[in-house]
Amino acid sequence: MKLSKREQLHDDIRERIKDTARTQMAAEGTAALSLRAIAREMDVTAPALYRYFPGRDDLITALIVDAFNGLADAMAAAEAAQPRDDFRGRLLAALMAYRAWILQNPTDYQLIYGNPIPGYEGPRETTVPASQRSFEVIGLSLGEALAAGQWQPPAIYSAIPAQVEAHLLMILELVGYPIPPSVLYLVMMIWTRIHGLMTLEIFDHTPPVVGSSEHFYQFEITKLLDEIGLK
Amino acid sequence: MKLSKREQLHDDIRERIKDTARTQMAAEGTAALSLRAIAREMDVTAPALYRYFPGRDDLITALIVDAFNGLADAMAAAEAAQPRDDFRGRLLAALMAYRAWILQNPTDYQLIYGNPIPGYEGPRETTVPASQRSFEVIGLSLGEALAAGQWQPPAIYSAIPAQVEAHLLMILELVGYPIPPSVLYLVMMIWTRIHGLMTLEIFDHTPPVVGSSEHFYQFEITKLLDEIGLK
DNA sequence: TGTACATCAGTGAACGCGCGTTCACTGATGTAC
DNA sequence: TGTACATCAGTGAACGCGCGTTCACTGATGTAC
Repeated sequence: MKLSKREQLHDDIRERIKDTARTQMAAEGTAALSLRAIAREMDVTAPALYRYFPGRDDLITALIVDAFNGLADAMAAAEAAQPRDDFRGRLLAALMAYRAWILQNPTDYQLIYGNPIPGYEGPRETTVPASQRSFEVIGLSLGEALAAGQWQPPAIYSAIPAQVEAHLLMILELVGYPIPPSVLYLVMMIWTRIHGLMTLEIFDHTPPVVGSSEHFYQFEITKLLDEIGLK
Repeated sequence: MKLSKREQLHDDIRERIKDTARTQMAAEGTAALSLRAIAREMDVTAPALYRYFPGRDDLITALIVDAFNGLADAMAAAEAAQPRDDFRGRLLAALMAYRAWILQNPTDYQLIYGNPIPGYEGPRETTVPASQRSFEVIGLSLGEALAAGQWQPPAIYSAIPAQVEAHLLMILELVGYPIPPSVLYLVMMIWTRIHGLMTLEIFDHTPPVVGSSEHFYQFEITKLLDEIGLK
């Protein structure tokens, strides 16, 4: 479907507004996002922005969805660029892309995984599906490795706590992913690992101690892949 | 040193102000903290608060210092309650206390490790020392285990990346802790693990999937202690 | 190809709101004699 | 033990500021003939 000149321009300006919002959040913090400040920066009056977003909360929602998708796209693209039968390489690429994207877009990361913005209540049905895509990349490539008989979760993950296993099974049934609970468990575990590493990195808690956060991350990821038993 | 009745009362009200601030942050988010709202809640006019804090930023600083100390105290107390020669038990107790404190004080945790509050710039010389106390609990008990000949870091931690090792050594020299770089590395690694687990838990990202966050955390911590080689 | 008009991007004034902070003040209270 | 006074907690008005959002409007521009 083709956009008219006017629609095209409209979309472009929507993008410019979001970019300005991101710049502003990067400078002042996610909670300081303000329509008036964006308008000021764009040399336009504040009411003009209402041509593009119904209100402040809709702008925030758009930024959140963009952020989830940006992160997922980056991970998916990196994973897809690896040879299909190199399962360790595929997961490694995804996890490296995760770090790279966060370093390039720290504000977006704070927006989706940091403290909520006061007064903002997002529409769950819009944001939740976008948020899950990143983990599908990890879960599905592990699932393929398993299906290909190239890999198995280490024995200990067959001994996860009963309550947890039961809940994972329920979720898997609900969502319909063709993976066993042990693999979903691993996905959640991987998530907590990389999330901890990156949150402490972007808020500058670990870098002053470890010096090279890149080497720190790589070393931790390597150990993680070994631990999981990916060859 | 004894406090006069007036000084005593002054201190009590300072505490009440901080408690009200914590309640407010819990309800509206850390970034929504406001002197006027606190005053309103306390049935007092806003200027009255200036008898107790020179300004909004000083109140925030006080809350931050309290939070760091609260977390460190909780961990230290739990660790100290274990038999001195049960090194695994000591570390386990500290890590369990870490989770328990965060669940009891999620707002304080967001305040010290989450997104910074727009417009607030804290005095590093006040907050940094308080922030390090939690990790001394971990680092020093591992150090004692090592000194007692009861434990050694697994071999792989002698093979950490050269840049990281060099930096850790520099920090150790600077601060004067009697532990090798491999142990400091483990402290940082443990931190990223528990931080990732707890951040995703309090923001409700993992609980909907794993069901019982308590069992999830315990299982992960058990694996961690095994991995570190603590018996 | 030229023109008339409907569309819609952007303006400027205004609304009601909350914020941190200052200032001169009042009046209760703990303390020193 | 009783009293006089200095101290200081808290008030109320005011400051200048920024916010999101609404409304009636103007004037440029893309589109349909």
